[in-house]
Amino acid sequence: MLKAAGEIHYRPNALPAMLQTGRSGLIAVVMGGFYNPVYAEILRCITAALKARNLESLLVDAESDENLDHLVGELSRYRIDGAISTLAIRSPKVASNLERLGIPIVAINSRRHGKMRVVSTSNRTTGSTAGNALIERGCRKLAYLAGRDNPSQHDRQRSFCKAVTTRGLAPPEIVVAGFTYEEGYLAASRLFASGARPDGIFCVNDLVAIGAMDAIKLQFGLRVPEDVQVIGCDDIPMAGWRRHDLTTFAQDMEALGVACADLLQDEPPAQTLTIPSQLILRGTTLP
Amino acid sequence: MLKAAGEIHYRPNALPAMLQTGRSGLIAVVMGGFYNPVYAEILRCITAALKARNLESLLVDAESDENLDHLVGELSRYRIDGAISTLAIRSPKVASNLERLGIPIVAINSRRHGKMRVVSTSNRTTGSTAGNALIERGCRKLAYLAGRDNPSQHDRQRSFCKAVTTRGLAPPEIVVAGFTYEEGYLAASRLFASGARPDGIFCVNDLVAIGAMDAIKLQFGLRVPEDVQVIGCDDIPMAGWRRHDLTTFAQDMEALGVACADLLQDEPPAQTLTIPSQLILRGTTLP
DNA sequence: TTGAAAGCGTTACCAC
DNA sequence: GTGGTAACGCTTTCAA
Repeated sequence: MLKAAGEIHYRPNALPAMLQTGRSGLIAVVMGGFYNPVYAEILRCITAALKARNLESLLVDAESDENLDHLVGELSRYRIDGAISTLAIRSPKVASNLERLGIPIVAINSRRHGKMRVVSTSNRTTGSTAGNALIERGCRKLAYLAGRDNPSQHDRQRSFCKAVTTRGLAPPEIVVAGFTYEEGYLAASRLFASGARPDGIFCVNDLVAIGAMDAIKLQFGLRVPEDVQVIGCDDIPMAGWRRHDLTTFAQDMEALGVACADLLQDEPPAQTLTIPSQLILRGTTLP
Repeated sequence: MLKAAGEIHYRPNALPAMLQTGRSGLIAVVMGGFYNPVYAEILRCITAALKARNLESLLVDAESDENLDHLVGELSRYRIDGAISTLAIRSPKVASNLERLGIPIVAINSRRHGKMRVVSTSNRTTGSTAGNALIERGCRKLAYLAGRDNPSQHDRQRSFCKAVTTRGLAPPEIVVAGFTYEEGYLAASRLFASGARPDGIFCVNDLVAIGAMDAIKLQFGLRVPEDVQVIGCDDIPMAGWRRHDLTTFAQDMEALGVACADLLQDEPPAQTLTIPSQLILRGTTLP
């Protein structure tokens, strides 16, 4: 009988159960930055971790965290059991509106607000590791190509700068780039056109790093890593492409997905989980 | 009153309505190939087109179309109103199981099965345009780096070969690569290591093309486009990176997303929509 | 035009 | 245990 039902593709209707129990098994997954391959991987891993728990992903595309409360609020008509945001929540107002929905909220690389849970990549360690790695390889004039308005990029920047000054070097030159290839290219153009000659650059992510390297090599004729060493962050597939061969930081995205799902279902004890990052040495730094 | 409700983030419960009407407003969106940035863009556009129609995307990650019927069948307990697959449906059995769910199914670049609706990128035009573009630029010995088991790649291959032989040249050398950078690299390695010296290569997608170029330049020391001209397909952001500067075919993904949504809601008249592709000339082909 | 009641398909409870 | 019934919160219908 049930076997026959399986054959005929009959599935019991989940709606009455949802109505009755108030639990839907639906999770809103907020995707920011479709432009960055690292987010595709994050999305894949979150979806996989949710599916492993029998939860389904309701995809939300958000340009910024600004109206996240509205976007997720709309979905509350489906009685979603929670939300996971790949976008950091910056606005306390958005955070409190989300909290008012009465469902668990997990945000990646966000500052904590109220009861919000946070999964964070180890940004401070990453920044200082990058600084030390460049200094150990002989860099003396450092630069940082920064993102915009993002707490996790800010943590990386601060710890990078601190590692550099702690070792007695001048503070890194900071150039605000953004998060895209094009912005990385333009930022490096500005940096080198200004007459600065850093010998080591840490970039907010791989896209910016690759953009910066294209400017450095193609526009200024400098060699990487002989003249300038470059480190990125994320270890997107393109970082491993032979043409780029970018030294960068990898995170275990599957662990990140699982951490998000864990945090969504767990009770208060741990409200923050940190995913370690690992320096992947490639050809844009000296051996 | 309603205003106050808005402030307090109350949303009417959609479940009873779903229960009553049998319509949920939920669409299963099947994502294959998270590895390829073109799919991220497709996913974004599909989600946007659905949202514009007040439909929500239930994300399904599928490695292949093999068990698509099961994955989507599971979701039928949510009484989804339809499904859109970025994965081509190859198996007639899977197709008929999906059809049995009684909801509209749209597949991208798939062969038609039963009542399934299909959105297709203009693969045949793309193949012949690529062939003609290479020949017009002086190529005489052509090659095609192929994908695997995919109807749309097969269409491109056939029309490319036909365009080449029609103009009196020898049939292109076919090398089965796959769909990734690494497979493109290895395929080009095999091709040139075998002693073949094509002067024009059309690749199943941009990832394969970029991988192939890395092998061509770094492993064999050949120049692109002087020694070998290369054309890819998809116009992913990396194709526009200065280091790659890849000539390729662009599709209007927003139109593709809208076409999927249209086909999902429309009645029989048109069961196939085609999205035109446009040749983007860059530096891997001669002027 | 407005209001009341039936019904959607499960879960969950409470008698038996 | 087991079986019957209320309840979930809307839409829809039918009556007033």
